[in-house]
Parts: sequence; C-alpha cells; structure tokens
Amino acid sequence: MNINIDFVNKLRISGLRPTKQRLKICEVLFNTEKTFHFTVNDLSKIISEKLNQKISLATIYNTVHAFKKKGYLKEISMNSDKTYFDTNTTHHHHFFDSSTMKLIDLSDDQVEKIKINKALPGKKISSVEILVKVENE
Amino acid sequence: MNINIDFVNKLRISGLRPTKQRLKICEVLFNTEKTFHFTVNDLSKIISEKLNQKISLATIYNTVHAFKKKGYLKEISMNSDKTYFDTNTTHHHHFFDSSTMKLIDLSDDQVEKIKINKALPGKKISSVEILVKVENE
DNA sequence: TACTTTCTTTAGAATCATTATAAACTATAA
DNA sequence: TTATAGTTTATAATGATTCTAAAGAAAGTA
Repeated sequence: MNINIDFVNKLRISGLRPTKQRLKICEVLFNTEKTFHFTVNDLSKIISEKLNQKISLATIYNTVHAFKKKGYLKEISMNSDKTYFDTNTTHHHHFFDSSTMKLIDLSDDQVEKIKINKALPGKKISSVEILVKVENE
Repeated sequence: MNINIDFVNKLRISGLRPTKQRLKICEVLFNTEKTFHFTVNDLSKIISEKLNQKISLATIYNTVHAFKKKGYLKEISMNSDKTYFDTNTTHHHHFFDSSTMKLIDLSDDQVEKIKINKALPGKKISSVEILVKVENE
C-alpha cells in the first residue's frame, strides 16, 4: 500500500530510525530507476522548492552522511568547492564535463580492466576511481 | 650567479612580473628535484615558519592560481575540504592513503593503458585521472 | 631620470560550505 | 506509560577561499 514500507525496513535494518525526514529524503533519492549526482544544496532545493517541505539543512547533512556511512550513497572524488554524492553505489567511474560542470556516469564495464603496477607496502587498495574530464570539441 | 634568474625569466615569459613574493614561492615549489603535493595552507606555513618570511595569504592564493593557469601547477582531483596542488604537472595519477591522508604519485607508466569504451558526442577528453584509495592492511 | 600606466600585494571583510551545539522532540523498548 | 537513546532543529562557529580597495612596485615612455 505504502511505497515507503520498503524504506522503513531499509532504514530499520540499517539501525536508522525511520523518521519522516529520512523517509522524505529516501523518496527523493531512491524512488527512481535512474541514479543521479547531487550536492547537499541540490537536495535541499528539491525538498524545499519542488516538494514544498521544510527539512533543516543540518538534518540533510546528517542524513546524507548517515546514508553514505551505510553505503547507500557514494561520495565522488573530484575537486570542487562542493561535495558531490551519487546514488549509484556500484563500482563505477565518472566523466566530468568542464563545459557544463556536470558529472556523467561511466560504468565499470565501459572501461577496460585497470592494472596498477605499483604496490605500497603494508597498504591495500580500497578503491580505484577514474575521472575523465571532457570539454566541448 | 643567482639561481633565481631562471625563475625571473620563467615568470616574465609567462607574462607575470617577477616580484619578490613570486620568486620566493618559486623557490619553495620548484627549487627541488622532487615534486610534491601541498595545500595553500601548507605553502603558507613553509614560508612563514621555515623561511620566516611574510607573504600575505591572499598573495599565496593569487600566485598559486596564477601558476596553475600557466601550467606550472596541477590541481588534484579528490574530495577533501582542502584543495591540493601538485608541482608534478606531467600526466600521472595518485594514491590517496586514507590512513595518513597523504597523496602519493602513481606515474603514468605504472598503470596499464586505460581504454574507455564510451564516447560523449560533441565532447573531447581533456584528461584521464585515476585515484587509487589505499588503507592499512 | 621622471612620469604614467598597469600590475601586484595586502589586510581585512565577506562569502560559502560544512560542522558543532544544545535544547526540543520522537521512536522504541520495557 | 515511561525511560532512554536517537533525531531534528535553529543558530553559532569554523575554516577555506574570494573579494575589496588602497598602497606599493614594475615596466614603458619620453
């Protein structure tokens, strides 16, 4: 009946209480087939402008960080004054279009296997991410 | 005689006046075999603490940005609250050690050729950078 | 050399993203 | 219920970076 029942469970399983703020944020982030990239500010605007809801900025930060910690969001490595998050948590890469300042997914199978011929003693690799910068031709 | 004569020329050729602040920053950044990674704050500390010189933070920002624009410095793509720069402007990659929060160079020839099987219409690739995150074993 | 123009430096203010604080509120379990 | 631990919130604080506008320095010209 309620589409949110899944989110309630998901949150509970993760040890996060299903508050209405978190459920609303889940709806925005995960109620779509498509994955997408956003900043905290983007998310805040969607909630206040499109949905006419009021969730404190602090809560949005808290929630995004909690979701990231639980593995429901990924932080994207690139330099920008803002931090970008990605609802696609599978292993993948990104294009960054310098002309539009937009990120575009580059799935792992669209990149031929990366082989790194350097090891750091006592360290293990936790991730390998490619950032491909593009610009208008 | 003066080692700085090179920097004076380099700056002039680039259309930047060789001021004493810029020459001092050149010495710190380029007067060594080794390339290194730094933040504006690191650079500022080296100048004030190690060299006992006083260069305004605004000037350091200005200079670093000017050098980056001229291609003498590269900005490193990774998420951090701070912006990292690299005196190694050749095409290369990085390890980021999450345990120590330090960057380590990964030269281009230590990575087997990256092939990307996705093209974005009307866009051309300007760079391909890999960030390998590592942590203690 | 003297003068003029343009560039540069600077301190301090302003901005902006993010985090901390601490009080009010709410979900949950007993 | 009622206690407890987890959450939300407005607001203040922080910290990196940029802006501003005035003083200073380099380069060009006569």
